[in-house]
Amino acid sequence: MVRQKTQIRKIENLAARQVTFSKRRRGLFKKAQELSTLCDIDMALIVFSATGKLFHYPSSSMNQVLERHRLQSENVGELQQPSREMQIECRKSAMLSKELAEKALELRQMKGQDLQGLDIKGLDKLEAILDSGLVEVVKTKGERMLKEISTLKKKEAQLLEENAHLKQQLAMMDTSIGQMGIHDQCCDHHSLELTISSLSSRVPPQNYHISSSDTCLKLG
Amino acid sequence: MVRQKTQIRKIENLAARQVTFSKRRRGLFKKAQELSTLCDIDMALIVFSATGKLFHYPSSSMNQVLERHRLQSENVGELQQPSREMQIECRKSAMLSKELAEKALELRQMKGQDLQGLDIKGLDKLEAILDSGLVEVVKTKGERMLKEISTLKKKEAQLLEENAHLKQQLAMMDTSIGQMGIHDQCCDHHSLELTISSLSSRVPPQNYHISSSDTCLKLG
DNA sequence: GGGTCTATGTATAAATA
DNA sequence: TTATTTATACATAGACC
Repeated sequence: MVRQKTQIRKIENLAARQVTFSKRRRGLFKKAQELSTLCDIDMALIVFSATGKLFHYPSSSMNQVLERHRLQSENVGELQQPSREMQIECRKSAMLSKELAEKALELRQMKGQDLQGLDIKGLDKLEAILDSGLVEVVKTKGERMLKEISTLKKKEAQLLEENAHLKQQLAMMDTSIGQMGIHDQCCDHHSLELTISSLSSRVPPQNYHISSSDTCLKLG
Repeated sequence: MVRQKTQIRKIENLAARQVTFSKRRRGLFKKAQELSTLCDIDMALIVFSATGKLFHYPSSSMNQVLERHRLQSENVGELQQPSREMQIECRKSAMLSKELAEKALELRQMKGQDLQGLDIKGLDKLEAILDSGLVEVVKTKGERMLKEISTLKKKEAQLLEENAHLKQQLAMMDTSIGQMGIHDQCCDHHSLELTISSLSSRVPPQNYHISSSDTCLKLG
């Protein structure tokens, strides 16, 4: 029953803390209200309970007061409410920038630039990495080229076969036309392409695969 | 002198109002502080004086509390735009992420990984870059090593000279002691170090530079 | 504006419901 | 949680510096 002099430090007892919060919060809001009325001033009071509940007292509109505070802070130079997301985003950006800078330096060093920052040990390590990278790249390139060569050879064989086939067809055509007594200039087949194109409409089953011959033979 | 029960209405007397504002403001901030401490809660108190002066009490960071209030308001229904800065920051992050991913891939490829995405031309280009990088690194390493070797040789010469000097001093000491008729066991100098350390207290001027011999000969 | 003093009004800790 | 009670700590009006 005897009231003690209140120590201003966190009340450890949860129940007591909640009771005190409830009482003092009311008191505080009352005081705020009184100050606002008595002295005719704008103010904002925002309180969060431990359970996350929000209490606020706005003398005028809360937003107006907050906006006014924001502007004032800006003028004073303090950065304005950067918002948690903003801070997170900024930190993220900073981290990414740092990583990017590191990777960029690593890349430049692998390309033989900016080596002044490395000691002999570092250079040796870099050399080893480049060596193994180079080995891997050369190996992969070799495999890729072998594969390409084999593919191209297959295509060549296929085309040769196709070609032979077409020539055979041509010869047969020639014979038939000869038997029909027609000796036209267009059938002198001084040009293979011309002959093929003029035949294509008449012998569709045989012109398959011709379009696949556009594969180009590029070798670095 | 007799205190009246305070009427909660605007104090018309300017001076009295200002005095009351000053006093009650302090009281309010004190109460806010106490509540915050006692109940371990976040709060914000913002007060503008009639002259436009800003006072605020943030239990944690003011910005944090305001942000929390903003979020809470948002949840209630007022959604606010994500702010231009936020959008800019997000775009920045996205760009950085993209760049980082590109650089990381380039790096992995230079290390001989993730090569499946490259065609023969790309592999060839990569090989050229690795080649020139390697050349540069090896060159730089060679230069660095030559320099190191020359430095070390210089140091070696210096140390040899120093050594010779010390041996000479020793011999002289030996002679002097011999002439003084002292033939102590400690003067058999079966250990150079022992002899030097036992002499150092007697002949301080000659022990300079001994500590410089801790230079180690590390080569990558 | 700020500090001090004093009398007195007010807030609130603790107990209780 | 909130309300009431009571004793007491605290805040502050008014006066003065």
